[in-house]
Amino acid sequence: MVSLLLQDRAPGDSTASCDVVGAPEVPTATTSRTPATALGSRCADCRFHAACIGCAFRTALGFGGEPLVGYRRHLAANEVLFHAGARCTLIHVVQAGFFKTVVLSDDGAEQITGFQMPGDLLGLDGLGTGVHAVDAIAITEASVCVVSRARLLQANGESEELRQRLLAALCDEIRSDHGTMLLLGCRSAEERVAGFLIDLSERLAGRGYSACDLGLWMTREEIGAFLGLELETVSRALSSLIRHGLIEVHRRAIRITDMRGLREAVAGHAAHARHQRDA
Amino acid sequence: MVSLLLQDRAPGDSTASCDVVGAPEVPTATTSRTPATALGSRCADCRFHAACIGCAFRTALGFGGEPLVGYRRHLAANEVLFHAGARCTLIHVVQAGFFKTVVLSDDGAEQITGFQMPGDLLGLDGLGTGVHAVDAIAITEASVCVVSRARLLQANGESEELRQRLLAALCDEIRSDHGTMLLLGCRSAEERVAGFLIDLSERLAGRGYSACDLGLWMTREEIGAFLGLELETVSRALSSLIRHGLIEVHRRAIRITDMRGLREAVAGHAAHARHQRDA
DNA sequence: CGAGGTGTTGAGATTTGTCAACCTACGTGG
DNA sequence: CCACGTAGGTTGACAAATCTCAACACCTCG
Repeated sequence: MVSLLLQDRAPGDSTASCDVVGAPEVPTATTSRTPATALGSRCADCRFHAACIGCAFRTALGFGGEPLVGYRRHLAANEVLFHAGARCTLIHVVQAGFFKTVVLSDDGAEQITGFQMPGDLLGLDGLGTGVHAVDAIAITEASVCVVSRARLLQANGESEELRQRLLAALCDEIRSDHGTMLLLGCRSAEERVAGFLIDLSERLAGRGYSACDLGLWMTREEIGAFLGLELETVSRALSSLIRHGLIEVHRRAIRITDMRGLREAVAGHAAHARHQRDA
Repeated sequence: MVSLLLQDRAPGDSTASCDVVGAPEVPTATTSRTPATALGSRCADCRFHAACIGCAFRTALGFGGEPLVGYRRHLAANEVLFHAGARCTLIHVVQAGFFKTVVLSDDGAEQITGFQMPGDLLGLDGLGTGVHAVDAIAITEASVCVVSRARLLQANGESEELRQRLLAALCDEIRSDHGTMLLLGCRSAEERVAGFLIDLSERLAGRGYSACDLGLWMTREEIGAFLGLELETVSRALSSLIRHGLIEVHRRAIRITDMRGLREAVAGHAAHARHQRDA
């Protein structure tokens, strides 16, 4: 599963560590960078080329062929991309691997606000103020394409298409958050887990992956921190979905065997009752 | 309380019903409009003039002195401003009164995603796609300043300052949603209600109202629909906060008598324990 | 004065959290 | 190569929080 998602990474990438402009935000021994000049052909090969807000504008803008993306950064699992409160000078596009974004309260409570997969933007919430509002942490080995915030803002003034895309990305984030709030506020534990799987499935399908065979790159604890549940409750909910014949689970791999049933499990008894009534 | 918040409304406004350009989205008998020409001096008098994304740009932009705001619309309590799924052609700035935004799921579950007060923007989530993602409903008598979406997008291309403001507004929305997710995912009922009151207090204070004397313009049921609680639980939580001497409640009016204690009530025992340890 | 909307409180049912035991997979070091 | 430790996952039993249902109080409005 992981190798599938990392397929865009050329072998040996993680050993190429020639730094380019821009100080690393969180320098670590495991971090490495690929310079922009080497990215030229790579960007064109990237499966997200057309969708990528950083790559697609290299010709559209008056940057003399320079892409918005400055360089590509590789991260080990559990490595921090940026911390909440840190200055936001860079915007990232996930190129491979998975991330989580986390808000931490004063008293140590920890809420995961989202999981990001290849093609997703990271750090948009810091675009306005220039200060990050969340921690972003790689939950698998991962790589991101790095865009300077200042450059993105400049380009935002120059390209109508980029403005539309940026606006769309921000609105998507808001919509997605509203969907999560619906899960958190209105759903039982089992419904939340079912909804989480459906959402994951749809997002993966939208990126060309299988809609039924999902890897779960996050632990039960992380799923719980996203859904407002304890890890034991997540585990029980998954077991219940298995018993109902909706999914199969093998450690971190999940297969959705009854998509329709799983969708009904999200809406819960209300939808089930209505379905029976309408039939 | 309500009269305080409606103080910007000149007497008789709700009877002035001279329509201007742009078909009403949801025409009702109680809706009335004030034409842009009559708004000129009114906008300058508005207490949110400097902050208003629609008013402040009348001179900055090359619109020949025309303000972005087209007209002002008045709504009765419980009147719908726009529905989810409807085309988003207008963006609104709350000028007086209070609103709620609601996401509805297929099966009838209803999650309030936010309460909007004077100075807040409404409908930003539809800016990208041109389709509203939430219902917006006035919870008191209210008035909004109306900006054409197309015009706002056009101005977004022309004014660097507007771009910054719009970006800031969108990022604020995302941050605020993340804060709500933290409440929903990590807090007990009493902590959620305390956090809700603190947030309300801060937002009101930021707009020049009292931080301690709040009107609650929403019902217990609406507070519950926002916090993921039943109305009885909200009522019990409020009673508990009263018993602890943190607030006083008189129907819809709330006075915060111990702001520090209320803040500690949000973080819960963890913060309390830490506070004792540090002391 | 009555009706209906709103808010409070109580009692019992249900869901979820908490604590504990146990299991498996995996990596490490002898 | 195997023993061991550790992290992650599952399940059970009980405790705690919240929901549900019900009764009642209060206020507004006609």
